[in-house]
Amino acid sequence: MHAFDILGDPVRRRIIELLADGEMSAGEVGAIVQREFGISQPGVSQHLRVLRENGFATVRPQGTRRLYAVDPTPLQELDHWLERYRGFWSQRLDALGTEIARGRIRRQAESGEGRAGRRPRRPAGDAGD
Amino acid sequence: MHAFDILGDPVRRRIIELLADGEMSAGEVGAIVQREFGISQPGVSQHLRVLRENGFATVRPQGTRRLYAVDPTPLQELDHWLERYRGFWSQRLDALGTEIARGRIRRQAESGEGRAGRRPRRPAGDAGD
DNA sequence: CGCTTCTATAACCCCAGTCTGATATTGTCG
DNA sequence: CGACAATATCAGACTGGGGTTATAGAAGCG
Repeated sequence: MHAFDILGDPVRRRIIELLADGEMSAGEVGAIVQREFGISQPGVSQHLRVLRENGFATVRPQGTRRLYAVDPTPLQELDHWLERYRGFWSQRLDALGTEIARGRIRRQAESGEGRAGRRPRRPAGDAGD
Repeated sequence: MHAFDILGDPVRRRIIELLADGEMSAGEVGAIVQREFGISQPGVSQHLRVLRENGFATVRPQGTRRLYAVDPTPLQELDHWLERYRGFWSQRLDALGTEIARGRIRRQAESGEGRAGRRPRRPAGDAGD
């Protein structure tokens, strides 16, 4: 399963969000998620398993509990994939800002490329994924 | 379908990557994707439809062709979702760098308190999604 | 006008992924 | 030890997303 697939599920996204605030036991996560999504305990447990097995979460046993925490590694990969597209909206925003500021706020060294859209096409054959 | 679901499919990710280099006709995209993934023309067309209908791509007819281009809006949303987690890896890298610089990578207690990603837990109930 | 090219839609099939109830596993406590 | 609590796993049912073939629709061309 690809990292984007993992985050495709709303329950898993919610779990990640919960863990973002700090460690939580499976039970605590379960209580919230079961209430919010109306799914069973095994359902939650399975989602936790997916997150575990795909590196989105780490577990630490504490007595009979399992404390889950976010592992940011795969999130970082997604962030890296998105990096390529960041120029698209920042360009647009820059352009907008320039319009508004009327010639002030000169973005230095804007890597002189053309505006959003329309860019030189690269010779095909660079997978990158 | 959630934005993350859209990117969960490798064909769609590839299409987005292709369009990142500039406008391309459905046929051009199709030729590459069909070769790389071994799927049919309608298969590609359906993926283009999904991208279209979910705001990842825009179309512009030109004669009998349809020129597709990236629309970064939903990508920006994903980027925004990830923002919340950006602190995680920058923290870790900072910490790691510091440890190394001091020349003493101290193994943190596995079961103890004070792990890297630790943050104060917020009172539950902020969906944000 | 017919013929060809380019692209999209329709109708259908199939399987990966997610749900559920039942049960196993592991740890704590009296 | 036995009961209880917390969590995971199993086995099966169900669903929808993605694939395919066949076909439709629109634009260019001789």
